[in-house]
Amino acid sequence: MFNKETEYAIRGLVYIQLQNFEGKRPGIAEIAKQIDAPHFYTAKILQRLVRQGFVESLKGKGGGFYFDTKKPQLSLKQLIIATEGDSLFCGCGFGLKQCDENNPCPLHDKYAEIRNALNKLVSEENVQSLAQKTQRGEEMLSPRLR
Amino acid sequence: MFNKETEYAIRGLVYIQLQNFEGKRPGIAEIAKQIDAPHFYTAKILQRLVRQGFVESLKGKGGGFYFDTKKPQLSLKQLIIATEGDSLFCGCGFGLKQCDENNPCPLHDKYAEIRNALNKLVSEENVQSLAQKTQRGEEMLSPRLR
DNA sequence: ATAATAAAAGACCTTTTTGTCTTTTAATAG
DNA sequence: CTATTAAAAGACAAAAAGGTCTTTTATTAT
Ligand code: FES
Ligand code: FES
Repeated sequence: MFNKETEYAIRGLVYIQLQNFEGKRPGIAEIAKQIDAPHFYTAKILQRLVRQGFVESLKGKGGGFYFDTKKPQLSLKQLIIATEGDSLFCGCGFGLKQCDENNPCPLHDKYAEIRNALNKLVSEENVQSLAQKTQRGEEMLSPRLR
Repeated sequence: MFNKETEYAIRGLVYIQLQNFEGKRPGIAEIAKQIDAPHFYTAKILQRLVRQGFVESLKGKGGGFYFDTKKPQLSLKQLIIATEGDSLFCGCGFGLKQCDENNPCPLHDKYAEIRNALNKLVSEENVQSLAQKTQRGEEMLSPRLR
């Protein structure tokens, strides 16, 4: 569904939030290992997210990644749009250049419903809400064991 | 949502079915033009579909592509799985290697619902049903005009 | 048989995605 | 101030997706 970059970004940020809850600022090596993502690729992705202001970082001893609690929560939708664009939320499932309900493709009626549900999901969920679910122990973060 | 190959495959097959309804067997050049897809790439994709037995072809004068009406209808799901695999229908939205409802990721509950809806859509719809919708004039096939 | 037609096969290329690694910059501890 | 730590930056590369083109094979009409 989502591309690798998006997946690593979501998992990485959720892990950062989880550690922040404990008062810690994880570094790249730790994050990459815990979310089972390529070390340097994760670094590159996180750097982009820092530049975009989605998460903060600190260099040097004791440094690492953390969320600015003064900033509003980061919805999955914002994150996904930043990493892979909004075609998932606006694009035509049949591949027409524009989805236009007044000129629908033969998939439109049923597809638009699913697209809207996806839209709702990623609009409602955010990095913090996912981290909380994981923290409560109901949900799993790491794919390492599967 | 779907990759280009899948999109071209769906649009191409729907166009073929549409022409078959009129007793015609379209050729690659015509198909590619009508569905606004790259000529030679379309050829390659259709050739693969013929080899897989999803559609038939005839070489030489008067040749072209057509469906064997004795074969069962081709669901979108079969087609999608053939072109890009089944990760859309089984994969974890969070990127875990395995989606396991007994060990769910923090997205699982809501995501699995959407995935099931998508599954239902592509299981119910097939090339013939999409062609019929287009034929009834309610839905649009070509993206050329958008 | 021959010419014309149209798909099949497969080589080749470009772009995007994914991933790796080295060097530079910034922060902190001592 | 110096050494250490850790992120930032950016070059580089592998793999996958997307796309192009030429040659071969099969069919049909004449
Ligand atoms: S026109 Fe195709 S999904 Fe809306
Ligand atoms: S475990 Fe992630 S979607 Fe099921």
